[in-house]
Amino acid sequence: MDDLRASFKSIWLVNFEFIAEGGNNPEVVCLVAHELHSGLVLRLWRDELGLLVNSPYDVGEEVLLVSYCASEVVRCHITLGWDIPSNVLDLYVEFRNQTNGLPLPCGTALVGAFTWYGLDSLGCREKPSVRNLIHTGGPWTDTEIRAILDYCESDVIASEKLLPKVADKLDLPRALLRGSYMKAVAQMEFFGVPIDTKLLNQLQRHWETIKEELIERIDLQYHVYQGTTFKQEDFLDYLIENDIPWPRLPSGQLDLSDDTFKAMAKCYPRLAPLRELRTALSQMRLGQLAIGKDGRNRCHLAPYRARTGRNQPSTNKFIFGPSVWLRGLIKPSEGFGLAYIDWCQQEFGIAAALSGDPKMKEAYQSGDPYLAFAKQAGAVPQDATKTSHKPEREQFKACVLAVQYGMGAESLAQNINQPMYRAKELLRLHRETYKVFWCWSEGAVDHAMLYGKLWTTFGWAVHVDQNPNPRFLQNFPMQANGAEMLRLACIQLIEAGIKVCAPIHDAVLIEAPLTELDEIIELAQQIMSDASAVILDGFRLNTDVDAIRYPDRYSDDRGVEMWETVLRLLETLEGQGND
DNA sequence: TCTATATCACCC
DNA sequence: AAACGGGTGATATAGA
Repeated sequence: MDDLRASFKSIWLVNFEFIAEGGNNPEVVCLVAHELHSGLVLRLWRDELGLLVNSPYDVGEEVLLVSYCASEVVRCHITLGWDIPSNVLDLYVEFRNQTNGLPLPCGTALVGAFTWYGLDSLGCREKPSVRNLIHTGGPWTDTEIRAILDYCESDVIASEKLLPKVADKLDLPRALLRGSYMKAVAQMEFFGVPIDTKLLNQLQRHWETIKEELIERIDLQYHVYQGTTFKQEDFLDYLIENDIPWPRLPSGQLDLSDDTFKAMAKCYPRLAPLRELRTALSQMRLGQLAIGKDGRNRCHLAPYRARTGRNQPSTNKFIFGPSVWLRGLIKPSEGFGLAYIDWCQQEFGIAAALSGDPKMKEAYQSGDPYLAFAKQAGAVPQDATKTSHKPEREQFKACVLAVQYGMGAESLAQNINQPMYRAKELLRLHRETYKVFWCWSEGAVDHAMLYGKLWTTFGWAVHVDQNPNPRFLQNFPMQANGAEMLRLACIQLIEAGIKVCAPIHDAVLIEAPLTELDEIIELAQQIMSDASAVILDGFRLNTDVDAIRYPDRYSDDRGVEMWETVLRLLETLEGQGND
């Protein structure tokens, strides 16, 4: 803690109260900030904040800003038009990193951290009542204003108590890097993803009807739907009437998974339309997307939420959460373009680089690792191509993915619809071709088991419990370093002035004026390549780009069919004007 | 009628 | 005991 104090001219503990609803940016209500060296206290209400051109505290190189969930603080800075702090220490992120993988008795909120470090209760934080008071949106009486400021300050005081505890085990340079990512998160959350709100409104208006129409046409021959819900009981009746035997789960329930449906539809083709209907319906949710008044999708990206350090935004609120066909709603506004840029086979590349396996690296750099693997294993000729040996490539691809997740031969066999011996052979070929990788991977798992901890290049760590899932340990270096790579890229993309709409695990969505789009894509790809080289000690990963230019919309091959079906239905419904 | 659990579907 | 990594969320059914 003394080191930390000595490292900065001033250390500000900061907290805002704000109103954030739907996909809108926060409406700032008040600010409380304490300075550690001087004991200075700031309590500012929103009318006072509105008069400030910049933050009432210095945010330069010699200053540290400390907060629990700093992305929210920084997002308030951006909203107010203030400068973005140079150095950010996020106590939430550091608490997550110090305890990641351990069972937390009280969760990961401020209270949880307090309890974990054995601190006394948080004091006067009548949470629900004051929070409700804030969300009424005012106007507030003088007493209420004091209560809200007190409430806001209680978090600052709590952070002040928490700081020495967190600082105890702090790796400052890396913590500041994580803080930089929280700044990037604030900017991405502020910027958001452009949505075709006109179309979204139409879809929402007709949602129930669209579902009903889809069901009505198909269910005529089955009678297994009541309203829009599939009834197992009715389905059982149908099966009995039609003399169809059906697999059951260990629990005795009918096995209704799509896999089973697929298999059964093969033997009983008349089931196929029902299967398609079930698939379509299961994908239809768009009710809770968080869209701001300006037509942009914004939501909490939940950075460092997953054990691997990945973001974990709500799949309901985030446009990249639901089924891919709904991404057709992503549309740049006039004069703008978007680009979805992702690293090619990121986890395979990371495995190759970190393990130092020469053959794996070579396969990655060939541009088609799956086919290269098949060639290295001697399963296809050297001049084989994606088209000349499609089935082989698919199997070797499935094998690579299986290895990444620690899949066994049985599941792989099922996956590629091949006998066990084929799956076993593929897995054996992987072990034989990539010996160095396997040695490294097993070493990492052993290390985790021995020392109870695993971490990434930049120190995102996970504790290993008494009964760890070995497949998690095996996958962690790839997934967690992938997350590290994405964070670094986001920081640097934004520092280069590129508008980043959203991070998506191994990809980013960026936006630019049409006149500059190509140039900015090139710059972004360079930055992403550099980020991979930093994480992987010089090894570079390639990127793929999908550019979308106004008036086009985002389109994903996997979702085209569903998108078109729904839009056709929508057109007829709009045509009828029955609303 | 409400809640808990199991199961499933989706994303990377 | 199971054996596909990290997740969120919806829904149908069982049980209180």
